[in-house]
Amino acid sequence: MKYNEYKQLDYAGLAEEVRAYWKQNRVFEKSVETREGNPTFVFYEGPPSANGAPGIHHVMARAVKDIFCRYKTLQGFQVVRKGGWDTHGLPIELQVEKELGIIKDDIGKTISVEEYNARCRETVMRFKHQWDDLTERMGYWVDLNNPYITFDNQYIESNWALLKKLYDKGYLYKGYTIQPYSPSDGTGLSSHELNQPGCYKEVKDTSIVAQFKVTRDAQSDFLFTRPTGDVFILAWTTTPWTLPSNTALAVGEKISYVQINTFNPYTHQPVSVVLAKALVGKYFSEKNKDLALTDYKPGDKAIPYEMVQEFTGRELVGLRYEQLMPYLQPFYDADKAFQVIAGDFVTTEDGTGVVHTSPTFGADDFRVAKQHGIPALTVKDELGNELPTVDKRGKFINEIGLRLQEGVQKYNIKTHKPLGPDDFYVKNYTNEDESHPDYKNTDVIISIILKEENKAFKVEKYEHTYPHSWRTDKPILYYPLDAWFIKTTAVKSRLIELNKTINWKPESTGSGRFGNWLENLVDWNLSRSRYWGTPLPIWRTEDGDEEICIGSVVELDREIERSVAAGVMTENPLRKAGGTGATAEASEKESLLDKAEELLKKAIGAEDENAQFQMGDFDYYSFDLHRPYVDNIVLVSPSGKPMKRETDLIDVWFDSGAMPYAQWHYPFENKEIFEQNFPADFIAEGVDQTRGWFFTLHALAVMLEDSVAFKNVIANGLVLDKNGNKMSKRLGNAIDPFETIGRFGPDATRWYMIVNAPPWDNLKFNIDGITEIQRRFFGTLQNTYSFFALYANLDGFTFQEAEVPVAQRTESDRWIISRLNTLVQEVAAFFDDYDPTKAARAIQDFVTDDLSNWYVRLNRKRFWKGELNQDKRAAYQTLYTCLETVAKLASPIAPFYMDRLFLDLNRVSGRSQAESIHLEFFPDVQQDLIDVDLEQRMHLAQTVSSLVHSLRKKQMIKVRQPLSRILVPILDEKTKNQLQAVEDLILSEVNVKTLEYLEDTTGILVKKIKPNFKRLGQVFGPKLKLVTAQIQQMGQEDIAKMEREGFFEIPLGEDDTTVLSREDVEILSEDIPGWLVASEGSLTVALDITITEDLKLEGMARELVNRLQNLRKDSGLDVQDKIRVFLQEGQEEVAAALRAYGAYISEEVQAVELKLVPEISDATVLELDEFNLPVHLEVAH
RNA sequence: GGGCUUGUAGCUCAGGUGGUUAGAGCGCUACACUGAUAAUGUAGAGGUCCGUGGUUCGAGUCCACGCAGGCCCA
Repeated sequence: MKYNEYKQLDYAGLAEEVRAYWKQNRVFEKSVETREGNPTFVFYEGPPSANGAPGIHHVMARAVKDIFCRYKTLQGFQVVRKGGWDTHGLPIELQVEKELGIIKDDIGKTISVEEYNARCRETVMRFKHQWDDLTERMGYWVDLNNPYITFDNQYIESNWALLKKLYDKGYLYKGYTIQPYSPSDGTGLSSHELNQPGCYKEVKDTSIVAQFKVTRDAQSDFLFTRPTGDVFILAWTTTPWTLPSNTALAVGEKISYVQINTFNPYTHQPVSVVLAKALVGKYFSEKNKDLALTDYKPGDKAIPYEMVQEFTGRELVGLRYEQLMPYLQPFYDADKAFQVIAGDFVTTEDGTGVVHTSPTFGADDFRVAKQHGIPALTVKDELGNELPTVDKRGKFINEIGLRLQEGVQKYNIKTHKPLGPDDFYVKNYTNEDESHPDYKNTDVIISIILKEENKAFKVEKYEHTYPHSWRTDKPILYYPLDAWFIKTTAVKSRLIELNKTINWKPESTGSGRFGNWLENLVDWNLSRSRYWGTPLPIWRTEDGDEEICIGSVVELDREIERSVAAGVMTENPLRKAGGTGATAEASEKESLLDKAEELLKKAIGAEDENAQFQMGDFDYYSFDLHRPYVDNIVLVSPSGKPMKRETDLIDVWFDSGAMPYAQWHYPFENKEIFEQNFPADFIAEGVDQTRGWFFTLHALAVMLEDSVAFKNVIANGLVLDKNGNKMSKRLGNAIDPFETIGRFGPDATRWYMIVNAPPWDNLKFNIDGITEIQRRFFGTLQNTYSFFALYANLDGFTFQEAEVPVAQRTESDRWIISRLNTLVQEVAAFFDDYDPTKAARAIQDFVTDDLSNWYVRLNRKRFWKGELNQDKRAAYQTLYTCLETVAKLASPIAPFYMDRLFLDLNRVSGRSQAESIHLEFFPDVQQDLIDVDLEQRMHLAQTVSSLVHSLRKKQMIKVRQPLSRILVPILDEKTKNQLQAVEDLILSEVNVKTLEYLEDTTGILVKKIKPNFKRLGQVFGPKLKLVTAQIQQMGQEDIAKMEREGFFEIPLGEDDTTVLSREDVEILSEDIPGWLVASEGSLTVALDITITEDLKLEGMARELVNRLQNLRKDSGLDVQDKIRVFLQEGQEEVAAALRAYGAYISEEVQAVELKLVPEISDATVLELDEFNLPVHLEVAH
């Protein structure tokens, strides 16, 4: 049996062949099966969405996942990899809407929800085959045959079970969140709708800088040192209608603020105001700076001011102030209201650097208020529901309207019509005639009242862009809308605590991005008002007094039965074939009628009359838990009232965060499997998932299991184009993964992506980089293999014999084996640390530098010369072991190529029973074979050789010309011993006869002395410069004295001295007078370049060998062919060389005859340096 | 605006705990070598280590403030 030899390797074709081999031999399946019973390594696949084509970045992300799963398999772990699909969500809905040319509003009107969802279901898997294809082509091993699918009824049922568990724990509640809302059409708007062209309009609104009166207490006392009048904090708003519901003021902690004494421009009363220092110029004119406060008379145009003090926002945090418009009081947490808090969104771009906060009408406001426990200003309706101060039509509630009406009367405000308490719309939603001379909108009325009451510091028109409804063109409001939340804040500290146990790669994503997110956690808003998603399983009575959270299909069935019995529903759709929208597969399935019959029998047979439907009794394909079917189900409350489902869908991130449970239809089935596969040992996704999947996995695991969901995580970066720009189809810089893999094969593509940058850095993807990897790494490795295969085949080396004991192998064999074991150790450590890049780099450096460029180069002759003796066998065995081990180490990253390499080797040797490298085991480190000294001295040999090469180069003496000796000055005994051990290697590598050591007793070495800065710096500190100068002044004699005596005294300053010890300096030899020297670090090499007559002849012999070898090759001779050689007489040099080295030449070129002849027919002319030589060469038979 | 992250040769990247002459590969130039040859060796050119301050005897490395790119969030 022969080792496969390849003329030219087609990497992409090779991968396809290996892929077919894997498929045929079920290698992936076996890689899991053969590990049955072993410890498991749990991996979770973050589900991709198949509604778009996969991109090159998916190759990157999936390569990372694949590498560690394969690595752990090699280590003997069983790694079950269940694939999955993310199938719900807005992107799919938007895509369908785009394709159908409809908008969300049309759903339920021009298209039924049923049709719409059917369309989504169909769209979502549109690119599945492309994904599957890429998965296989790139060699990502994941179980595609039994994936979890998030729209599956069983998956949804699992979600429901989890939701119910959260509900029962009190973690699921209905609250509100601030969203864009259009009173003119009575509906919320999505951010997508808000981004429609024309929605943002340029409008002029009334803006107010309001004065919030500071309450004097211990903390605020520093503001009352010398104020004139009351102390106020100035806060700016462009929505004065939100002022009655103000409950806090936000400042920036790091922003500088000032206190200024001045006069209110409307009431002319003395006031002392606080605002951001950077914005003083906006309200106070520089030219009034010098006016005296005492000179001010009410009505003066120029208002004097005086800066009292400056401080940071941090000092304001916690201050209390009086409610600006005390019309209503918060009915909970009232003691927390009306204080200054820190807000990270506060800027000094405009306004006063203080932001008026109204938790019911601003998203930021809502968030910071929540974080600081500030209450919102709301009222309770007759049912006890919390309502904001503005109703859903955009009008102030009666309580506020009455007070505004009072204000209008009290301050004699002229309006275009008499205003009742029900007339205060916050925007013009009633189409009032704005051109009426006395028309005043609510904002204006509020500003007049505030001016009168000495609460407004500045009122002006402000032009800005403001969003409007795309239907009615009326302004929208940011308004609290109902939503269901998961109370993640309840477990915040536990989330943070457990996060600290997760190994994040990179660490900063875990502690920084993710950690900060947890620190600023708000409750998880689950609600989505869409159609294609997991429905929220909560049914409620209209008054909200009674509700039920459904946790399973069985439970739903039971409740429907109750509802049917109560006459609320007429039939149970779950028990009717096709009742709730049977999917296509359903018709092919067993009819539920049969099922029902069976159940009936069961029920009759059962003793328990109340025998219930049980899990497993349902045909999950005969109904559909999606909208609209689930909305048609009306349940009945304990008190007999109908309960309708809350129409919300849940956030799709819940779907994916639930995958550890729902992928197994847990808790309904597979309890054991779930328990064995939770939590994950490892997951990997893009860093953009930090607040997505990483968070939802973590949150659900902590809330449901009080555990992490994953122990190790790689958050990988983006794949950018070669210029560092984001790839996009629009820009045309997107890379097609199929094309790339088709051209370069998956191995080089994967290797490039991994070796080039750590996964968590962004990758600048450059096709040229793959070419380079292919040439440099795969090409070199393949060359090495080819070299091995060529000679192993000639010699019939099959590695059947016993291994030559390592101790009996050559220095270079033992060296490469030592390096190999060091490599195994390093690679394992890097993989264990989830750092594939360092692993790949280590392997690559080993292959190109150590194995190919040093070991093989140095040992070529051993492979092609002579019989298959023990030395040759040792060489083959060594190289074989290196190749096989490298294949194993690299197989997680380049799975196809390495398997082929392994199989090509193993096919002949049969050393392994495994059908594939991926069924093999990761090599053990053989510590006893690692010889650090040996590695060091080989490094020394490489350095010396390099120095000699460089000297030859300078003298233009070719390597083929032998030289007589190298001289190395020896400064310490160890170096000498090290060098002696590798002497032969060096001499043959650089073609020199002897290596001599120059012990420094003669004094002919010129030495150099350098301070040991690290040591001296610690001792002398600031005086180091003096010491350095003194050391540099030391002459050859001083250095010799120091070496002799071990210390040296130097002057230090005026009349101080210090004694330097041998360790304080570094002494190296720099030059040998009269020799050609080169040095690197502390190593110096001198070369004797005298070419004697004999050396010259030997050089000539080598020249002849070289030319004849070339001729053999050019003539197309086989390596083992014997030849006869005839040379033209006439060159004395040639004749002399032949006399002296004829035997050597004959052996090298495998000549059975080599002689000079007077006449040559059929001659080829060899070109030598100084003459041409006609020769004739023929094969000897 | 906030959080995180990156910035070192034309390109891609290394540069524990500070130590004085900042490296590798590719690319470029020149030369050499040639039973691995679409390989290899040697040498050369190529650097305000993003900027500005600071700490220190000494900063690519530590600190502060910026600038530019990226991601996420507002």
